[in-house]
Amino acid sequence: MTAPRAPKGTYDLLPDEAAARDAVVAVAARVFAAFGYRRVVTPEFEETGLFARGVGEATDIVRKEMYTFEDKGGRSLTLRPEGTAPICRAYLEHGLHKWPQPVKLWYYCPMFRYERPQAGRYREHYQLGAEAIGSAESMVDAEVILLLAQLFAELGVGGLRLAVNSMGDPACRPAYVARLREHLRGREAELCGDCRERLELNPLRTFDCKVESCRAVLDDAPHLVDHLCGDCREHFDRVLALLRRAGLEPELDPRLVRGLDYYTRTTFEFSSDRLGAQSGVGGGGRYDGLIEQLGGPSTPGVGWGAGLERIGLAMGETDAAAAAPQVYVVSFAGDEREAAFALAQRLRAAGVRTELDLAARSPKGQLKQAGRSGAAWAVLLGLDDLAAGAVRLRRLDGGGEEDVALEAAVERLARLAGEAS
RNA sequence: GUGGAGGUAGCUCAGUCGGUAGAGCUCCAGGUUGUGGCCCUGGCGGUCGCGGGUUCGAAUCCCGUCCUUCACCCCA
Repeated sequence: MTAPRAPKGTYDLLPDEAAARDAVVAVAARVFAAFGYRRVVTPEFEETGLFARGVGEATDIVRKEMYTFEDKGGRSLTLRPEGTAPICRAYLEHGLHKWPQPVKLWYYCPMFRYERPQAGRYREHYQLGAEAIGSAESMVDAEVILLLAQLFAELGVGGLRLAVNSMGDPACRPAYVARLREHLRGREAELCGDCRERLELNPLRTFDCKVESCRAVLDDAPHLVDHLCGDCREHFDRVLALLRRAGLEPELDPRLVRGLDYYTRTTFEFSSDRLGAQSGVGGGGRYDGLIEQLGGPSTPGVGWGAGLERIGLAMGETDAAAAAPQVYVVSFAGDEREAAFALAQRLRAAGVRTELDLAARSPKGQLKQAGRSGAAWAVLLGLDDLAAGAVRLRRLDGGGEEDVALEAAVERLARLAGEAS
């Protein structure tokens, strides 16, 4: 079997599926606009160092999931594995700190991660995302979360729950991490091998572990939310209050430690019970240290990403009906085919959705296609009983015919099609 | 990287105890010396994922391999 296939973890969207995708993105564009977010487009690949520095050397993404390659000039480049670092890079590169803050942006683009595919997980997947950069106000955290909630509501994404947590900031996290590490060291014998590594690299990640014995240790572990500094505590409480006031019911989840190193303070994740094991449909958080980490001035930011494939799964399949042609041009005589072709072009130029046979079908075959295409009208050329220079318009949905001069057909059909729509 | 399940026509699948491959849908044509969706008939379409082994004979049994899929890790 040498026939080429789509690479592992990638997929094609055939027209019906692409139309469904377009419909989702169109809803998103409208919701983003309502919240004052404007779309940005960044490159599909970046310098590898952007992700290594921005996302964190210790993360799975950087350690084992990046599509990294060297170009012919010897540069190390990486296909974008996540959306936030590139946008922060663009914010810095173009001096967006001079715009009114916060700068509110959204994106829709593919992400690339080398992982084993499974339900709702791909090596190339599409994300919709929002970033609000330049304000540390708790209201911004609440706004981006409410934006995502409204998007899900308008799309009909169901079975949702919202988990939130706070990761603290440089004032309180180091002390907490030390405390956690101490707790884990005390019971290291009960931890799995992975967690013993995490203990050294990043103890917070042990909260992700599902191994029974580790969970027992972590159930007794101190939680970061209980050890936040005053500023972080106040920020978190305000975010929660704003969300509740807006009608959301955020569930505190001390275990919600997302796998990207740049998060500070608020983290959140929407999950849906309509998905498989990969139940997260959208999530994000605040990243007040990221831009500084990239070499810029200290600049706060908050945002999220949401997977289009998972949104599709959680919405249920919605079949987007193709826009049927309004007119189908049929030629009954072989020497009328060019006239039919010309007529179709004139109809299209007049804004009428028009199809005609491009496969040399018999007249019967053409009518069959016309019927199946969903067109409301067929234009018949080349019938023996037609007057010279005339064509016949036939209603396909109820019957009924009228003959008109070829020259008048475009105007007549444009009018009929306009009435029908 | 690890584990489970599965690869037969473009799609969805059947194929008995090993005997040399079928159905439905789609597509095309005819039924209707030129008027459609339904219906009827016919046609197109398969190295049974690939390689090796057992056998007189393999889609079927064995081994390997690739791919798909679900799950772990982690994320969208």
